[in-house]
Amino acid sequence: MEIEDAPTRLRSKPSWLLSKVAGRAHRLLAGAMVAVDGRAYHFAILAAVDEFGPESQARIGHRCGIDQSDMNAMLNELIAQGHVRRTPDPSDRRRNLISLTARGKRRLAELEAALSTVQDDLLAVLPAAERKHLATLLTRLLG
Amino acid sequence: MEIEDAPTRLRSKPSWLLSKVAGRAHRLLAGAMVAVDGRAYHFAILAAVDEFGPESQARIGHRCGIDQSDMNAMLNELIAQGHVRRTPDPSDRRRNLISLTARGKRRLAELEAALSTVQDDLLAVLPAAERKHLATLLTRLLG
DNA sequence: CATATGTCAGAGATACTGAGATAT
DNA sequence: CATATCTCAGTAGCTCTGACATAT
Repeated sequence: MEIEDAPTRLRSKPSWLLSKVAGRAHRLLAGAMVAVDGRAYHFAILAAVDEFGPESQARIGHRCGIDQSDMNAMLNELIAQGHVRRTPDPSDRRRNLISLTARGKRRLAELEAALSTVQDDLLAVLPAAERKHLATLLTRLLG
Repeated sequence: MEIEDAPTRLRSKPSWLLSKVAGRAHRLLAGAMVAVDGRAYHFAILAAVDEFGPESQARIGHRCGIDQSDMNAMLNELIAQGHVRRTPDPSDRRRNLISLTARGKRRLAELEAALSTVQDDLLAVLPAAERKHLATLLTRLLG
């Protein structure tokens, strides 16, 4: 798909530009994650647990924008890989506390390296100042 | 999901920001399209046929970034609704020429109105100059 | 023979819905 | 009783793959 061949009315819709750029990001991401047998969701969860310490599944899901149903499945995978632990919260027995293992800490670094390469590939055509501006604009749209 | 609650490492990844903003755009878009019983793909196809005149399915698909397999399904819908016609191309009998009906022209205007509202909702927090800059940055990433 | 087009069936990953069990 | 958490099963829309027939 060459963008200059697209109809003007389509090219001028930010929602269309966003979905196409996000699609490219997704393909780069998927390729990088397959290469390390991981998932973008794994990185998000590990990053949250590393930064904020043990929290409930629901809290981590809210932080990362991951549905509770999917959180459960992702955690099953991360636990099977020995990257996090699931332990009952003594202060509220509805909850599980998710905590990072030493192995999970190393896994986080590994996934982050792969993710950083993806960002560079995705933004290759933009100088640093423009990359920052793009991040600022997108962040404001999420605020 | 409150972005300020997300882990720093996640918040700082443009690919993550893109997927979240694109997700919001997608939800707004899906809602708007359901309201008029349409699809984003329908708009793309109608816009292409309106701007460039009758072309083959493959050509329209390349223009809009729509897979041929999906093009076929979308055209079946648009034809059932009387918005486009599918006629054999006399100069190359592998091809179908897709052309817009009078009804399709009106449908295009209807879908465009719905889409324009979505853009405004999506970008509400940004002043006009920033919206333009965002579109420029995204377009360069697709170039 | 190699390539392009259109058609069809189906896979795969993502996001979401609904229901049930348990606990607050 | 109302709400929150976790788990599980299943749905929906989108993207893509593979196969086939037909035409260039």
